[in-house]
Amino acid sequence: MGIYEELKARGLIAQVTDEDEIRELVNNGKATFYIGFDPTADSLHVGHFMALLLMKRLQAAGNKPIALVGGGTGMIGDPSGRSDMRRMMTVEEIDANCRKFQKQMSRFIEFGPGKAQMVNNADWLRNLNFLDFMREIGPEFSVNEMLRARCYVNRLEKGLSFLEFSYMLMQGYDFYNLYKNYGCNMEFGGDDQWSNMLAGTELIRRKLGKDAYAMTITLLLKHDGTKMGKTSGGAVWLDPEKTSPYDFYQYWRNVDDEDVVGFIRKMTFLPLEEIDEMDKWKGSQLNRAKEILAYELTKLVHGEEEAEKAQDAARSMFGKGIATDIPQTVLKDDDFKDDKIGIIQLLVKAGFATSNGDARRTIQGGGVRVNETQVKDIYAQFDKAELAKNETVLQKGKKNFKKLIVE
RNA sequence: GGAUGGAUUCCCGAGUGGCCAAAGGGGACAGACUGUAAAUCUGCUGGCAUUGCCUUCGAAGGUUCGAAUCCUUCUCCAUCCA
Repeated sequence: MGIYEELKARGLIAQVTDEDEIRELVNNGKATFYIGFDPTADSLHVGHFMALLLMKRLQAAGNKPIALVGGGTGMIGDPSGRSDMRRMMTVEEIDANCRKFQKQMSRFIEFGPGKAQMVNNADWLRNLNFLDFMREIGPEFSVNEMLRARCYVNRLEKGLSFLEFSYMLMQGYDFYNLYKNYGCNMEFGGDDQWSNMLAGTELIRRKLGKDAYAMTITLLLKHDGTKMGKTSGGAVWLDPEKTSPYDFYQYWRNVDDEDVVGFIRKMTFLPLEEIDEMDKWKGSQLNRAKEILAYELTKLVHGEEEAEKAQDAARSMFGKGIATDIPQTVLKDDDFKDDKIGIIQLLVKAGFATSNGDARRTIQGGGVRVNETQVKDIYAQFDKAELAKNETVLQKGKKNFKKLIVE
C-alpha cells in the first residue's frame, strides 16, 4: 500500500486536482510539496497540527516538504470561510508570530539540506511593486470566477474588502513562485483552502503552461460538523506555555464517543489494522480508545515523557489516588492575609475563576472541592501553615485540578 | 457622491424615556445522572463590596429629575443607484 492509499484509508484526503497523477508522484517520492501557515497567532494550534502530520507522513514516504510561513500573506489575512474580517496585525506581530511558528515546526519536521525546507513568503511578497505585480498576474485572474469561489459566499453577504479579496492572488502567486524557484509541484492544505490552491495551479498553467497539483485534507470536524480545537479557554495550542500537556491530554481524553476512532485514524501513526479493531469497540470500552488518542497525540506534540506524566496524572485524579504530576499553583506570601487565604482568592489565583464573582458563583453552585471535600462556604479560610504542611489539591468541577504550593 | 436600513452584554437577537445589568436562544461554566462520553434535567453567565456602589447598549456631545431608548455631530457596515 502506498502512502496515497494510506492517506485515503485514514480519511485524510478531501479533494484532489488529478488523482492518478498525484498518487503516482506521492507514492514514488517525487513530490515537492508545500503547505502554508499564516501567522495569525503566537502559537500553532491543532488545525496546523493536522497539516504538520501530513507533512511528516509524506516526508517519510520520500517526498520533499516545504513549510511556508506566511509573513507576507499574513499582512492581508485569508477571508476563506470566515464570516468577518480579521483584525489587521502589525508587521512586528506578524514577524514575532512567524518566529514562533518556525521554532515550533522544527520540533515536528526535520529541516535541513536534503530534508524539509522552510520559507517565508514575506521574502517575495512584501517588496512587490503593485503595478508590476498586477501586470504580471492580474490578467490571469477572472473576477467572475473568483466571486463564484465557495469560500467567499459568507462574505459576499456580509462584506468583503478588496484587501481580503486579493488574498487569493497572493496565495496563487506563492505557488507560482515556489514552482519556478523551488521545483515545488504540489500544494496541500486544509479543505477551506481549495479555492486559493486552485488559483495557484491555474496561474502556473496559464503563465508557464505546466501542470501543478493540489490536494486538500479534511478539516478536523466533530460528528456534528462543528470544528474541533476550541475549548473554554480558547483554542488548543501546541505551545506548552499556552496549553499545558495535561490540558492537551485532557482535551483529547474527552472527545465524543463517535469521534474517537476517526481521530485516531486521522491523527496518529498507529497501524490501520489496529485501528480497524478499535472500530468494533463500544460504550465504555471506548474510554480505552480515548486514552490511546490522548496519549499518542500528547506524545507527538510534547514528547513521550510529558505524555506519560499527563496520563499518570489523569489516571490517578480520576481513579482514587492522589496524583503527583498535576498542574501547580504557587502561593506567595502576599497572597495571604494574616497567614490565611480565602477560598475565593484561591480559585482566582489558580485560574479557575476570572473574577471574585465568578468564583463565588462556582462555589455556590457546588463546583469546588478541596482535597475531595466540597466547599460550600464562600468565606472559607485556609491557613498558610496547614497548606504548607499538607499537600492540598484544589478542584473545580470534575476535571480541573491544581496542586497548591506555598512558597 | 446620493437614497435607505443598521451598530445592544462571548455570539445571535429583543428592547424605543423610569419596573434595564438589559427578554429569549446559542455557547461556556457548575450540579444531578454516567463511562473523565453523548443525550436529558437544574443552576449560572459585567465588575467591586455583608443591604449598596461602579462600568456597559458604535463614539463624542446635548435635552431631561431620569437615556440603550429623544436630539446633534462623527465613525463603521449592508442594500440599491453612480
